[in-house]
Amino acid sequence: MNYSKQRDFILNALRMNPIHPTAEEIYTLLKKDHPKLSLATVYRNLNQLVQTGLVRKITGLESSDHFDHQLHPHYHFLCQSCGKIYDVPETVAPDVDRLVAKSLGATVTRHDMSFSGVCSVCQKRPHV
Amino acid sequence: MNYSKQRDFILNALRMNPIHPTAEEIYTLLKKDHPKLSLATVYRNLNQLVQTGLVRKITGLESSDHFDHQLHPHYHFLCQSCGKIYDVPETVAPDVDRLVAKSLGATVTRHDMSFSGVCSVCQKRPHV
DNA sequence: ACAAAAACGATAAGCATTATCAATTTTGAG
DNA sequence: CTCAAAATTGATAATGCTTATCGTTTTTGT
Repeated sequence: MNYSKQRDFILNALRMNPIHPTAEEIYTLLKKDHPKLSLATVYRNLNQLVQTGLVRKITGLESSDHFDHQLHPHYHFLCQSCGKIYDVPETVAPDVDRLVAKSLGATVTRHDMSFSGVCSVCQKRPHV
Repeated sequence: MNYSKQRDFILNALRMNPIHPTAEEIYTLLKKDHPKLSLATVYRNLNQLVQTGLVRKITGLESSDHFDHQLHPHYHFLCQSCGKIYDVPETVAPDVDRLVAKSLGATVTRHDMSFSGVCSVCQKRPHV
């Protein structure tokens, strides 16, 4: 894998932004300073970063995938009111893989979990 | 909601088949006996059945959604070797919603979880 | 400095799903 | 039973997100 300016921008954008953006959001964000950037390049590089383990892909929250530069295992919560995505500590479901393995007699290599509801901020203001 | 022959076929197909089929699979299955059936009708009716609570949609396992006639809460495990989908009891992650609610101060209305790995059957035979 | 390999931008294609719409089916009141 | 309103259908176009293609540009190592 060679160096690329664009991949640098993208990884930096992810690290600067705590919002778990989509490919499209990163594209729009970077387009300001780099008008020639292509959406395909964003997707391409995000996939490469995921493959090399520098970035995590968040699937199943919405129709679009989101991306996360935080690598330690954790889950996500989508607020249905404001659309913000919050981090959820992995400790909420300890040992799930082992329990499923035991229950099915299978080898469990992966699990995904995501939550949704109304976040604490949105709960305090009646309707948004 | 009016009665419809097609919706009946579809719900029956789901109840007869324990394989958690996709819309496409239901379509192919029913096409034999009902050659005029349209894929759009399958999608339309599955969505209606999900909305009325007679069927559950399984998202996040694969690129296509799967459908399940079992209504009680449970999770799913996808075998990466044979593609089969197994049911996982909900007891593997007790209280997650409450724990997340506590952790974030949010109201949690929904969570999804899915597993993948190699099932017990596939583990016994070297390579498939 | 330069050729091979990698990455780019622009855009077409792919895949799953939803929307559109004229024709058919279902329903319920008369 | 009849008939018009409402719902549903089949066929297909459109959508949304993502990946593939391809000629051009950038990066890399000798």
